[in-house]
Amino acid sequence: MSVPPDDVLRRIALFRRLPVDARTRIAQVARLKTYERGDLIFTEGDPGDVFIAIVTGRVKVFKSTPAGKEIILEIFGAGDPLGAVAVYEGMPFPASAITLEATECLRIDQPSFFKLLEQDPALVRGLLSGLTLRLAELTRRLAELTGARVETRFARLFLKLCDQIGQPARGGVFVGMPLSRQELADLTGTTIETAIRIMSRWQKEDVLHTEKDGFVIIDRGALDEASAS
Amino acid sequence: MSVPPDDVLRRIALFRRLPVDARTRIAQVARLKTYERGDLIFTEGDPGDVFIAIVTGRVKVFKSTPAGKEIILEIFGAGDPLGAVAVYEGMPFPASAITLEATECLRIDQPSFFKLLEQDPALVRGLLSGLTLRLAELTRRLAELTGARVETRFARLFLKLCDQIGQPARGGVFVGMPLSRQELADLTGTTIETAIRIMSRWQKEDVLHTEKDGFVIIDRGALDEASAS
DNA sequence: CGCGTCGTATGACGGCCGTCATGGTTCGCC
DNA sequence: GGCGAACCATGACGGCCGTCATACGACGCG
Repeated sequence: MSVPPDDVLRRIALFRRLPVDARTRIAQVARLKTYERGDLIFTEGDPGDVFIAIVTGRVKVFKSTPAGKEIILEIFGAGDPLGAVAVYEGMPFPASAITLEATECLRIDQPSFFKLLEQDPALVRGLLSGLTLRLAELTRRLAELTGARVETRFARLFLKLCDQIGQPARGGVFVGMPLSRQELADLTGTTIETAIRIMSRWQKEDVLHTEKDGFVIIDRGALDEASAS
Repeated sequence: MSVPPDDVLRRIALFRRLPVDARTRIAQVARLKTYERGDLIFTEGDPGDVFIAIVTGRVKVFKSTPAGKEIILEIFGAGDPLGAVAVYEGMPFPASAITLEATECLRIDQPSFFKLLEQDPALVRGLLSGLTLRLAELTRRLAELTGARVETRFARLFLKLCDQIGQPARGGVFVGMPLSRQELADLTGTTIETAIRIMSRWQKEDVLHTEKDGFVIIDRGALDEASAS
């Protein structure tokens, strides 16, 4: 744990637009913490008594289903807030968070966070719109997950990744997000075998190639078609 | 449309704890609107430029899947806020809302709502915790919907209803919420035929009886068992 | 090298459930 | 009563996909 300099705070989307003196107040109560790949940041049911934001790295937020499987709710990256959902009302976290790679997080304990909120209405507005966006996103995922074939869900997942972080390279569009077959399955709410089957077929049909550091989408048209049906 | 008296405002959970003068400020900008059963209150994609709360009646919030089916996100009753998700950032509504019965709603347009928020920090806190709760609920539903058998989802749905609004009567626990087979299907993300099949079987096996004004849960143990597997 | 672990891959089998088709019942309305 | 519109009900069929079993390559480790 260490005290964050101002340029680190400016990397958090929520804090970026605040005036400088507000960020210095934040710096006084925030602490940096580093995690290795695979570290648990918090677990479903933990008391939500801390606000967390990602400075560098990638974090997977997931929830266990009653049947014991796990489903990935979202994958967050640098600048995203993490504990905003629960820090209010001291609610327990509704899901767990685990790092996908070495990650640096900024942490503010609940009392300090509340004080900051009182001092800065812009922070509250930022939180509100963040929650709103996340709610809309979850709503969308809920509608997508139900009643569609697994292949359709896979196509939509990759189309979303393609549009969000894809960049032209290697004879197609490169998505620099390495995900295991298991993680793909958890993102789409299916089993690892089905995930492997679909990815193998797409590999053969030159729709999508798996590489060490991500995926290359070669035939976007095929994905568009699969996402429609 | 008419101006709401104070006792109506007190029926909205968000406003109940506010001081009287805050509610009189609200009364000056709020308007009452009545709907018949089956009226659309807003539609997915509409500009979210209004805050709505339910005074009396019941409202179904649903979203259409890409395949054209619809899935029910939640059923709201008296006291619940409706447009809170979207009124921030003027985002379009992520879902649609339709009345299940004759319903009375309170409406506040966006500029007035923002003014109220500025004047009353307690309102902002209330909104934040409301959003947080809804987010947790959606997260839970997402985990429940994926990878579980339909019968399991049905069991969990009725157990939830039973605990929330059930009351001992008619030889079991009575849930006073009439829902069509189609609506049950939309709540669990399945088709109307499967919904009918499950309900028919439970009717025969004396697990659950459908009545004109709701359901009577007779064998709760059977539901517990079905919800586990 | 031998071994265990992890991720990937492939096949067989079976059941849940989505789809289609048909028909009954209730209710409002002319 | 006649009619149409919802809603509820039931059966047949088929395919997706979850489950189980097996196998293979990569990698770390003693």
